[in-house]
Amino acid sequence: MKSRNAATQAKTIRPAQCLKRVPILDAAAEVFCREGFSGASIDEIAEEACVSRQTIYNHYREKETLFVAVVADVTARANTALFAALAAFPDKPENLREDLIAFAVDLNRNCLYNQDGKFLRKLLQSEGPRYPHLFEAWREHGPCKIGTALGAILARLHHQGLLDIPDCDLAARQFTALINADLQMTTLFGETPTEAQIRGSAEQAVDMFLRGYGVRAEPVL
Amino acid sequence: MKSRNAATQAKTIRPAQCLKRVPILDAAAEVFCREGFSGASIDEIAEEACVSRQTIYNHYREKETLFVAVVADVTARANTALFAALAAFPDKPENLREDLIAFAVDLNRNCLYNQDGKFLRKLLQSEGPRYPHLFEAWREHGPCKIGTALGAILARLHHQGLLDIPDCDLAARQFTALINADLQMTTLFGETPTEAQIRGSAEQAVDMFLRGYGVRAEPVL
DNA sequence: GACGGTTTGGACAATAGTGTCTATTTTTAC
DNA sequence: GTAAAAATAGACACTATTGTCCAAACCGTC
Repeated sequence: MKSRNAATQAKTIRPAQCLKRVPILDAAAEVFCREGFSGASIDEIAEEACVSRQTIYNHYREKETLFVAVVADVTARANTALFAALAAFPDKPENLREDLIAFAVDLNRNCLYNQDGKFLRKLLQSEGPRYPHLFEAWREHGPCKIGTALGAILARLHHQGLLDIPDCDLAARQFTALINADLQMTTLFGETPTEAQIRGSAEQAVDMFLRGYGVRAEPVL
Repeated sequence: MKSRNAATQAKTIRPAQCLKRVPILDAAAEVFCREGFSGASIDEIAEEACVSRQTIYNHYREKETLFVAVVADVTARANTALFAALAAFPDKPENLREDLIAFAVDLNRNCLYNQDGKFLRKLLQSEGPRYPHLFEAWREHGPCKIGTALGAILARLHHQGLLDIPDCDLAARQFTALINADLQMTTLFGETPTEAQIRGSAEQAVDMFLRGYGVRAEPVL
C-alpha cells in the first residue's frame, strides 16, 4: 500500500541460513492460532519468539506476508504427516481390525489433533473466506487426497475380499467421520484429546465400520 | 476499565421496547461471524445495522457486552431449534429409515448448517478459550443434550425391537458424526451445503447406520 | 403541544498497532 | 582480522478503533 521506493528497504532477507526464521514461524503459528489474524500483534509474536520486532519486518515485509508463510509452513508439515500415515497402512493386512485401529490412531494423533491440526482447524475457519487461495494447496493435497487415497486403500481391501463396500469414496468419508465421533465434544472445549481417548475412539469407530462393511460371514477377529 | 462516574453515562437502555435492539444483534452476529471479535469494529456493525454508533453504546456499554449479548441470543435460538428437532421424532415410527432421514435433515438444516450454526462453529472455536463461561450454557443445553436425548430416542427404538444397539450414547455420537460425513468437505470452503447435499448426506448416513445397528433379520425397507 | 425516552451526528482524547527509518551491535563467512 | 550479513533498539508518522461527551433531533403517549 506504500510507495515502496526500490532503493531503501525494498527487499527482505532470503539467504535461508538465518537463525531466526524457525522461531519466528513457530511463535507466529502459536499466536495466530490463539488470537486470530487481526487479534495477533507483531509485538506479541516478536516477544514470544525472543526476537526483535524489526527482525520480523526484515524477513517478512508485512503481517500478511508472515501469515502466508506460516500457513505454508504448517500445511507442508501437515501434508507430509498425512502421507506418512497413509503409506504406513500395510499392503497385506494380517489383522484387519488392529491395522485399521492403528491407522485411525496414527491419523488422529499425528494429523488432526496435534498442534498443526489445531492451527489449521481454527485458522481455516476464521480466515479461510478472506484468503480463498491460501489454503487451497492444503485442501488439494490434504483433505482431498485423504479421501481418494483412503478410498483406494478401501477399494483394495474390498478387492482382497476383506471388506464389502459398495461405494469406497463414501466409505472413506464415513471412516474419517467415525474416528472423530467421540472427539468432537472434546474439541468443543478447545482441549486436545488424550491418548486414551484417541485409542478408544478409534476402536469404537472401527468396530462400527466393520459392522457396516465387514464381510458378513463373520467379522474378522 | 474506566472510572465510570455514576452520574453521567453509567446505565444502558433497558426498557425492552426499543426498535433497534434486534437489528443491532443481527448485524453484530453477522459481522462478528465474518471478522471475528477483534476484527469486527463497532462502526462496521453500526453501518450494517443502519444505526448510529452511539446507539450501540447506549444499549451495550462496550464491545464485549455486545458480544456476550449476541452469543446469548444466538445460543437461545439454536437451543430451541434443537429441541424442536428432537421433539419432532415420532414416538412410534412407521417407516424407520424415512423417519431417521427426516430427523437428520431437520437437524442439519435447522441447527447445524444455518446461520446460527455457522456463527457458533466459528466463534466458539476462535473465542471460546478466551470466554470459558460464555458458551457453557449452550454446550450444556445444546450439544450435551443432543447426546443424551438422541441416546434416549435410540434406546427406545432398541427397546421397541426396531434397532439393535449395544451402547446407545455411543450410537448417538456416531449418528451425528455420520450425518456430517459428506458435508465437512463443503464447510471447509466456508460454504453452506445445499438442500440436495443435506438430503443425500442424510440418506447415506442412515443407510450406514442401519447397516450397523439395524435388526439383522432384514433391513427395514 | 409538552414531555420523557430514544436516536443521531459530530467532535474528542486515549490507546494500540502497523510499518518505516536510522544507527548500532552482534554474528557469520572468508 | 576483516568485511558482509543479520539482528537489535529506539524513535517516528500514520492509521484505526474504542469509548466518552454533548447538543440537537426524533419519536411515542398523555
